Amino acid sequence: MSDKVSVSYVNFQATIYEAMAPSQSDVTEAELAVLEILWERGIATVRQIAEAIYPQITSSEHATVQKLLDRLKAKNCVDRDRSVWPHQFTALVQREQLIGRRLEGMAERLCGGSLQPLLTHLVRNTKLSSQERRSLRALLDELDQEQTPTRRSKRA
Amino acid sequence: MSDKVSVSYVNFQATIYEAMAPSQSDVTEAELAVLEILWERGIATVRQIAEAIYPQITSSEHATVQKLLDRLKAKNCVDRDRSVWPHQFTALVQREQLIGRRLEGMAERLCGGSLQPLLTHLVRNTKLSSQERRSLRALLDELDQEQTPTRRSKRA
DNA sequence: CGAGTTTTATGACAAGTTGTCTTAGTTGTC
DNA sequence: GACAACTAAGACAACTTGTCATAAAACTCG
Repeated sequence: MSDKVSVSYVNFQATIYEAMAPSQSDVTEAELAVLEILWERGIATVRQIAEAIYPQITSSEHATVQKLLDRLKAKNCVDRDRSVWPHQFTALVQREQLIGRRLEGMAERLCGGSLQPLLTHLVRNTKLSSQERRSLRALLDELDQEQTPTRRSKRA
Repeated sequence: MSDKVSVSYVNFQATIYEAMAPSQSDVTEAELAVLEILWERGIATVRQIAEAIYPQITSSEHATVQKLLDRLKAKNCVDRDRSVWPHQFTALVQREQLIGRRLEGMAERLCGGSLQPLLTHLVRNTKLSSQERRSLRALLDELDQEQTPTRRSKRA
């Protein structure tokens, strides 16, 4: 039984675009679910997190959460307090930061690195109520203040 | 040689979060590279795209682009004109739409579906020049006009 | 027409990712 | 010291993704 051919595959994956960053450093779905719990509770044990996620925890699910926390740790997204028992976990990355990272990643791939287009898109396509537009303008005013600290005689 | 155990794995993948949409409907990196070319040129053949992407095209690379186009077609992101030969491809999805989709996906997972937080984040954390703030305000004014068409006696 | 080239169609594959699970070792409690 | 809970580490199925091989189809041109 002679086999057909012996293919030798070389040069796999990713020559079509630049060498791309250290692979996948972003938080996955399941990991995010874990992070959500930590954001909610501030601090929690493996068990507490598992209980919050699964209807009922078997040892498997417990281990799953453990593994997810391991990976989050490796990504520097959580901290683990080994001085207590069972270990306590806290989030090292906040939702805001995650949002920021993803927006930047998106800008990187889709807008040549500039966040401006995303902003414009959102203002254009999010149906803003006049209320929301107002508060946005307020925010812009705030920024004006900050960047132009004292506009000479700063009178109220 | 008796093997250790015969594990029977059940219930794989994704019980930690809701059943998630039809898998991965988003455009991948290499696919994006192809789309970029189509955005640039408007219309192109497989060969033209391959030439634009790779320094020199072997039959493999040609086939790769072909495959990417197939997948893009399956995702309804490109159209293929079979009436000419070789077939011509055009983008069915524009960069803007892709941006929109991703922003929505992001809002879905990170902000309970609301785009508002993304917008706020961008306004807060993107260092906007006063120039940019100005044009943003202008954009908001525009939206005001649109949504409040005639404000009763519209006097200049 | 028919040889030769280009194009299309399709299937396969290596690597990597991701959520899950098993197993064994460790630590704590009663 | 036994029993339970916890930790550590590895393995695995299913899937994704960029790449490649191959054969069939379409076209070109002498």
